[in-house]
Amino acid sequence: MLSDRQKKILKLIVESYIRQAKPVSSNQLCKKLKCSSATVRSEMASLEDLGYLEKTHTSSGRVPSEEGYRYYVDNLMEAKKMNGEEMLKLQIIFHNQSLELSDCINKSLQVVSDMTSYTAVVLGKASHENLLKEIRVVPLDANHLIVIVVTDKGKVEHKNITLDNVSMEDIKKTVELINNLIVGTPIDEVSTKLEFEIKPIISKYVDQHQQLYNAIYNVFTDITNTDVNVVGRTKFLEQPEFDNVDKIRDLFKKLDDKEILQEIKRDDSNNIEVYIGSENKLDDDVTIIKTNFKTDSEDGTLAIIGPKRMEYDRVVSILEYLKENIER
Amino acid sequence: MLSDRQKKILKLIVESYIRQAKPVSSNQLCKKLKCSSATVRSEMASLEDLGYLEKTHTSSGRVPSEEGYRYYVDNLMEAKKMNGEEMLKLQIIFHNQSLELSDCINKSLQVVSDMTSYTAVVLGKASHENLLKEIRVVPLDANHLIVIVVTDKGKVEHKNITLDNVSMEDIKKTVELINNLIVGTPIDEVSTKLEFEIKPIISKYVDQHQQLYNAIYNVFTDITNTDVNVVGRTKFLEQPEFDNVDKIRDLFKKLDDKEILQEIKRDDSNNIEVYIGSENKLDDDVTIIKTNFKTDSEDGTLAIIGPKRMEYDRVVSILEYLKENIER
DNA sequence: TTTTAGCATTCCCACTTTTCCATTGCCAAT
DNA sequence: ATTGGCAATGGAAAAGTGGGAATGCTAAAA
Repeated sequence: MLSDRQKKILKLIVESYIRQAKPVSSNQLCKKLKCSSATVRSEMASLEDLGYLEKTHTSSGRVPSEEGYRYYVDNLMEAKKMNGEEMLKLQIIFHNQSLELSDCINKSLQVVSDMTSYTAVVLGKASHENLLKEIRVVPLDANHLIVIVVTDKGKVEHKNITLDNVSMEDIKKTVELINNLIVGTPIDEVSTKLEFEIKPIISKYVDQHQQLYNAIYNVFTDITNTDVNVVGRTKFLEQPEFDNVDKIRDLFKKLDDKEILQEIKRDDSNNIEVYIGSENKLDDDVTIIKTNFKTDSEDGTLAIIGPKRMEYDRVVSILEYLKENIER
Repeated sequence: MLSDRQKKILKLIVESYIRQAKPVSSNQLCKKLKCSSATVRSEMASLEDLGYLEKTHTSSGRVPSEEGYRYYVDNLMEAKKMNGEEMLKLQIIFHNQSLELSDCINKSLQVVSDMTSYTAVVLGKASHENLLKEIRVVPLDANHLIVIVVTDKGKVEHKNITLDNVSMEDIKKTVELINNLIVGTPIDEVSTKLEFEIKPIISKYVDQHQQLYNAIYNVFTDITNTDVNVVGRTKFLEQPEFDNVDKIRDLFKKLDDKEILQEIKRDDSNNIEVYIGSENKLDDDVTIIKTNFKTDSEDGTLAIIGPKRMEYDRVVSILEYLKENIER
């Protein structure tokens, strides 16, 4: 159990380090604590013993440890209200009634990434959680059509395809075939199902089956896994802790890897969750703050990724605000 | 006018530097030139006087200057055939008949970026060069529809929108109105035209005009400027000349700026063009190799961006191959 | 018992110095 | 025209230097 003064010191150190990215000395603190630097030093020493602080070398100031950040987030951090200007920017996006939810989300993430200087991520439902509800085809002209794929969760994807001399008749039959046989299949299994259930029989019903089959097959392979969006990767280049190219390369590789990003979803609590450093699987040098959202048309996960030295209070309130707006 | 031996030396230096990224010494060369290092040195000195070579410091080996690269590209470089494996990878993409051209291009660029370790870019026709040909609407259910925008160049874009209690009747009327009044307008001017020609009169024809108008307006603002695709930005992180974060940040900012990228189009020759260092407007430390392509459905520009120390011969042949495949 | 002042100690950081060596330019000989 | 020989150059890495900001400890004060 920490004394009030220890809590105060820990809080000051975390917040100062977040702002300045420099180890915090006893001198800086004693001014704000009406006591001498020696007193602060001995308190800092005990906080270090408890594992909340670290030194970068024997005679350096203190830096929060992972446990220090954790304690700060769990016990010391105060809610920070968003400023009006920022709220306004987001309101404009969400009040635009005619935007699809997913467009709102993407746009607002861009704004959030810019205003925080951190990287923002949306993860949709993984494709195995979306079941095929229906496909539809809209002919454009003799050779072009649009295939529309609708899932049970209300997700809609479309894709242009080009065909060569295929009759409308054949197209209709193919669509019917698919709508009869593979509706209800998880999107990521559609390819397999096409392969084993449609391919063998399609030639009986459809003349230009080869071409049509391939076209449909491509539509689905392209649609699978479209549900990760990472905004503002390059914000990391502005953080002093990512000042070396190897680290950056490493991190960018992970941010491009959809498998790894999926891991952020993890538990499906309804709260804002904070994963500091080694608490997340992405990278020991980053913190991920995330929340799930759920609407009747779509659910998914929002996350902000930044250095461990992240403005926790601010990001948490922004994320709360986003979640709220999305959910209605 | 360079002597044969000078040409040979320049070629060797350029090629060695491209591979090793290290200044080239007279010793390395004399082995391959059946002459002494002293002879090579005096030749190198004259090549430096002519502006084709540079030293990084008084007693360093030589590095090609921009003029050196230019001379190499114009006079010394030999065509380098692509290897079979690489060609195969691209063939698979282009032989997939049912893929839209634009999908083929994007996929092949991804492959090219991976196999070269450079950044690849496609630039489509700027939106002011595409004229609106038609819009179409596909209802999905009571509240959702898809708006399809077709341009005279055959480009098709679609977008989901959400409406609230709007009658099919109203939707039809709106679409009709637009198809009557603003077909033929350059895409990027549609917003303005909507504002001044549709907005004032729409209320006469359509009941739920506010909502519908906004929805359509949003479709067009989103569709404008979708025609730049940059693949493999992070490849620069693997190049030794981009080993410092400031440079990277600078470059990435430019690669995210669609205005700046548009500059790559510049002349509309039908050849492969090479812009070395200061010859391009993007960044003095990169080379851009580009070509335009033209098909009946679409035209645009392909570019590969890498360090000046780029494998010119390889990239040129890859681009040639890509252009060929796209154009049929 | 807690707080504080005083002080030696530590080690980082920025800077300079030193050493090493690959490479050059020049010159005289071939 | 080419070559071998050699001093000169300047960078890169290793080693050394001084200053300063921080620490921990101790003994005295509160």
